[in-house]
Amino acid sequence: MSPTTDAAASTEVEAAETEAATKNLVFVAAERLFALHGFQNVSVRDITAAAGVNLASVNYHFGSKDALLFEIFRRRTAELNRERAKMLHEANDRNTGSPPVREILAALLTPPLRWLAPDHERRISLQFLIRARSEGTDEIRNVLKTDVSHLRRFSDALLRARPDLSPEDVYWRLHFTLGMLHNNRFAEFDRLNVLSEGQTSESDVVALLERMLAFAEAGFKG
Amino acid sequence: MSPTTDAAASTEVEAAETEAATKNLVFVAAERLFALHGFQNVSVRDITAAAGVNLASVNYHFGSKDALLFEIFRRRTAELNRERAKMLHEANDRNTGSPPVREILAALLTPPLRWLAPDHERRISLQFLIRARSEGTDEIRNVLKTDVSHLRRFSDALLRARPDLSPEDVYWRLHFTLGMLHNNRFAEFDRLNVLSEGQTSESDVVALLERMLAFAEAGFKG
DNA sequence: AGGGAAGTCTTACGGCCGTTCGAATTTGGC
DNA sequence: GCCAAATTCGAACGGCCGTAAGACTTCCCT
Repeated sequence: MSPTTDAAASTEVEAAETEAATKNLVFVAAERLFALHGFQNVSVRDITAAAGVNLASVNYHFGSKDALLFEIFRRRTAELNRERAKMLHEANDRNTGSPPVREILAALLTPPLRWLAPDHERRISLQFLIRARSEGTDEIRNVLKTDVSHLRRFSDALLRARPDLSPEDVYWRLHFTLGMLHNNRFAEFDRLNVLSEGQTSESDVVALLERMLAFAEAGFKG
Repeated sequence: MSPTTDAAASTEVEAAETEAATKNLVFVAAERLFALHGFQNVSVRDITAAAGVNLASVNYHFGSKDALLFEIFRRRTAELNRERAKMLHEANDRNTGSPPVREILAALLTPPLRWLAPDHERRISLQFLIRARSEGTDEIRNVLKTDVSHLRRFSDALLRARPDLSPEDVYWRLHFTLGMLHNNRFAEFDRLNVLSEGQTSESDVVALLERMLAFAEAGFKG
């Protein structure tokens, strides 16, 4: 890398990415292993061996195995929420008044579905997030339960798009929609690949997004 | 218990229930602990302590901790599938030709939602099944992936009800519907209880079933 | 009453786990 | 080139885990 490239990168990339290489090696290896095998089934020794670093690195750089899991969860959640919020914001700008239901749901579902593309940089991150959501620590589950500010933006938008619905209606239908999304575990990724023989995998994800959007939008229409 | 009661019970209840009391104590305690805390977070010592039996009981009666998990999974899955199949059968009898989509989906969703009722005998079993589905052993996941004969009955019925849809359409919409169902984890049970203040919990589950049915049916209408 | 099978109990083995400590090494400012 | 701070390293500690072996008890059938 040339010095100019380094300089440009260091201004764009967040601080965490420019820290000690070891910390990042641990972060990336842990994310992958947690996503593939689950938190409880991956030991600190597995992580440090995969990362090619010393056993003590996890505790030195992150404090504990639990704290490592939480930091990965926090960063990836923030990234995903940022993309969703951006799409929702763009939908607001595109429409006078309130965006239609479909565009709100698209802002919610498109970012994670994009991450799901087989060659996407964040594919493993989404698998990690889905796993962490159900298998994570109590701390993670508490964050998911208490910090609903992000989802509120979407439920509020949906309420504006469908003022005839009660808040309870919107809440449950949003919950159902997220259930459709979060159920996309490994078995389904495989199924996705099986169904895709012959097609480009890219278009498969697009087709899946279209299916989900159509199903959820119809669910909201009722 | 009177002898007559015992005799009557022993003819109705399946053999497993009349076996050594210890085996059942282990089975029930393990199911509860697995459902509440997850497979990896519950030790054999936790189970035997909760059941009030000896440590060696798990390995004596079930062979191993993994085998115990699998046996619970197998029995509860069979029970749930039996109820679903029965409802689907009744729907077939009720209608000449093919039952409408809503009745097919009702046969799929009503049994687990019934189990979800706060005072239902199988409430903890459903929580166990939902957990085992995502956190279980490789063996369990293989069963879920390979043994699709049960779900085939429903996809076939849906195809008959909606011959205009392609098998892929039916498969994905069925998958989405199950995602809605399987996403009903603990956080949502709590949410269910919070929303229910003042009402009977019984009617809450009925209301949730109605919401899910309406959403899924609309998704299939599209 | 006796004897064999079935079940229960105590105890402990081997192993992997997360974490820690002190020494060795590298890094960065002067 | 030097010193202090930051990082890496090897090694080990205490602990909990699943499982097994063997002695002991209970039950049932003849």
